[in-house]
Amino acid sequence: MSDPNPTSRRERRIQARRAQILDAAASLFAEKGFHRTTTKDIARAVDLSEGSLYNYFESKEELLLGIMDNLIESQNFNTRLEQALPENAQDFLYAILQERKAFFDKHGVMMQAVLSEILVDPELRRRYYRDLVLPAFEVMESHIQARVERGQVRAMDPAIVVRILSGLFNGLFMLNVYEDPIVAQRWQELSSLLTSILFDGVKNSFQAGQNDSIDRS
Amino acid sequence: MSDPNPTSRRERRIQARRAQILDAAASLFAEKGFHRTTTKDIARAVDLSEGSLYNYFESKEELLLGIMDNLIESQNFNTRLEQALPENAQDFLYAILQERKAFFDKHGVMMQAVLSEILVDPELRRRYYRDLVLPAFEVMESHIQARVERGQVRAMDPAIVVRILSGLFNGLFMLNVYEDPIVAQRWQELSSLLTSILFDGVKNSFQAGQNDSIDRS
Amino acid sequence: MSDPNPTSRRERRIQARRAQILDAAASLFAEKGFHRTTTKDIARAVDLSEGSLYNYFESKEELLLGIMDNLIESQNFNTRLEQALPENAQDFLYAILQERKAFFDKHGVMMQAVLSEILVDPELRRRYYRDLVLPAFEVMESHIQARVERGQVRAMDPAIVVRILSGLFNGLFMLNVYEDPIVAQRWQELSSLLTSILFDGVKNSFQAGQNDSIDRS
Amino acid sequence: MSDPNPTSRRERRIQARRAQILDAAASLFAEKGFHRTTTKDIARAVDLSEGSLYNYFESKEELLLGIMDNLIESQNFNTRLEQALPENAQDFLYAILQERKAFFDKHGVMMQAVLSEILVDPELRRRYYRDLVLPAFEVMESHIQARVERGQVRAMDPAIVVRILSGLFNGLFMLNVYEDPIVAQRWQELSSLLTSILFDGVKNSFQAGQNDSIDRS
DNA sequence: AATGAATGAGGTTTCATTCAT
DNA sequence: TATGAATGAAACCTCATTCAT
Repeated sequence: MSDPNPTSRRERRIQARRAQILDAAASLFAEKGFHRTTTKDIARAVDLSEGSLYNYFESKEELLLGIMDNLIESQNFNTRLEQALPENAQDFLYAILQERKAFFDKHGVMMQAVLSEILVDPELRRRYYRDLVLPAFEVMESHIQARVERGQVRAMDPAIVVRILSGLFNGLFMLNVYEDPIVAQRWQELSSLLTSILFDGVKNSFQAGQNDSIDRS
Repeated sequence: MSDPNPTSRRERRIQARRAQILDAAASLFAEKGFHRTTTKDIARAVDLSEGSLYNYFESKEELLLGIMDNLIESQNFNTRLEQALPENAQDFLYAILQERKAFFDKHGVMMQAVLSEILVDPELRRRYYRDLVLPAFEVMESHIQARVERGQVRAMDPAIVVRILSGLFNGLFMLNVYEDPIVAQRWQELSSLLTSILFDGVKNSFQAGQNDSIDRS
Repeated sequence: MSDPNPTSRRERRIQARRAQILDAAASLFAEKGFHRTTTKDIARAVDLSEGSLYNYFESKEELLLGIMDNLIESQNFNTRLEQALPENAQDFLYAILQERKAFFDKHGVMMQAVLSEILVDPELRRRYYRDLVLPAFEVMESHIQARVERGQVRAMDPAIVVRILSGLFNGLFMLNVYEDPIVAQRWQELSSLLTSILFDGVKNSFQAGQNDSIDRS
Repeated sequence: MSDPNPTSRRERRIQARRAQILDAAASLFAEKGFHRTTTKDIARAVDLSEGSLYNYFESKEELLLGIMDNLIESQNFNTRLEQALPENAQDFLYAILQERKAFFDKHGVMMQAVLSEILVDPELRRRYYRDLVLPAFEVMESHIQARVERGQVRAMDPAIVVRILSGLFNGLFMLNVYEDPIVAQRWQELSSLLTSILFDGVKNSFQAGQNDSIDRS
């Protein structure tokens, strides 16, 4: 009775510990950076001995990879969620922006921890790009392509649009990290204006005489 | 006699060495990260002994600060240059995008080195935000404000527009770091499309029935 | 009823496990050395958990002692066997050499494991010398003494002869460990020549004029 | 004046330190074994900080290799010396045995340190066999071959004789390590008897009736 | 200014052993 | 008896920094 399925229970306990360790590590990495965080710090944070950490992870490096895997999974999860967003393109973008902000708030710590190393570790970067960035691009591209085909937005190269949007999200995340007050406190306004700009442009419709632009077509 | 202004000559030689060390350090930091780069690495790269480095910098940390100062200066320099860009708003944006790409290519190494630490060092981050990000925002804001006032673009909160643009630039830099082929090879197309989107929007002008959007104004 | 002699059966099972563990440990120690072999390695080799090992041995060190005890016992066993060897002295030596090679092949792994530590652990070394080397010397000495008395070999200090023979056996074991091809593949030739040299010497009987040797008698 | 050849003086100081460290390491390795000797032990023995050791050696492992190299060099040196030994074969052997004992007394510590690991480290073993054992065999073989050709000893396969002699030396070293009193205190007697046995055999010349030996020729 | 050996604090990792289950 | 997670001591090694030359 006290032991209905011991293996799976044990397995579950182990997975829980792993998750707990990864969370603690991500927080510390985000706070102080991967290199300034010692295995002792992590051990203390999860109330384990340093040696015991190595029953769960083979190396400190693997903690970072584990965090990255979590990030990839969270991202995939969110991608699936997005299927349920509004059909109307403008509403969709607005919703995505809300979702992004929520994602930052929930997983920003992991992103900080990982991005910091991504910037200076070519191997890790390739992996991140291949396993997280590119897959997201593909989903986004076909989504945009579909909207183009349905005439919801004008004809544009989806590959490029995706880079623009992804760039936006990434960059806004950085501002979020800086704790820029506008990004932190006026996200909804920002979302509205951004949505409006992307759909309608910034052109002042009441003014003529913008025709002196150099033709780059 | 052979030495009309010894102090200044000596001073100049020292400054040149400092610059050389900072460049080497930035490259190494970008390649392997601040923490994985040893003072020995840096010494070797500039053909100095480890000990001699400390005649030019008080600590390794100070190298990072020095790189950041260089970055701030480069950015101020570029900001001044931008005064000379086209009056036409659309052309201006396009030109800025070209300039950004050039900036990445020239100073990307320093940005990588610094951003990586920015992400995980609150003190450094505050400093970066205060000395580089915010000043740039202010210049941009007044610029945008001016364009709004002249009716070149429609009325928008310049503070928010600035975040959007800055986000874009930052995010595109990240994609540049990932060596995303589209960002790397089709920057001009990207610039054109982005300019066009920001000015005219993505709305498909030939289609009606996009009016079912939720009103968020 | 189904258990006529429970203690002894259990006892036997335990002894079997102990033996199995010692064998596995000896193999691993010989392969990688005592210190490079972990208790986990041993546990895996005998399909037990690390903790369970300690139901059979109090410490890793004790495994080494156990192996040494096995070695001592094997050696005693072989010493007893040797009683049955040919009476003819030359044949006896030849037979001993064959037996030695067989011993190396069977127990070489244990010898390697133990000798490696013997060389650098004074305590262990004393024990090995006292419990294995010296007893063997004593048996050999009286054996040689007997042959001398029976006039089968010329008068020599048996104590010294024993060192010479023992040295030979030990040293040939080392060459065996090195996998020297001659020792590995031409043992019988080696035995024959060695027997012949020890009995008849290397002196070239057909040549005179070797009498200029310094007299050391 | 105080600096006639700085580089070479520095170089010499470094080499002296390296040698000093190797000596200390060899002693400790022989006393307690490679693995039980810590880098801290070695540092203490040479009055250096642990970190400074690594200015002279890249790893602890390299210390062992360094000791082995010293051993190889000493052996080569001794091999060259042996050219000067007596022409008379019996005297030659006797002299070699004296030299061997001196070698044990001088380099025994290094041999213990190295042999212990040799026994349980296949890679190291191969290297030792290739760089020290085999070269010595070759010199010995041609030496013996020459004596055979000059008729100083009877016709024998030099390769096998070399194994026998080398085995003897190796094995006597082991007994030396055991501090066997006979080997330690009566080496000259042992040398004499051994020389006599090898040249004249142990056969009791005054006795007939040893012809019942099995023929193995 | 330049050197580079010396330092020592501290980092990651290993591993024999224990003990609650 | 069997298990294997937990431990903690200690090992090897790195590296920013100092300082005598």
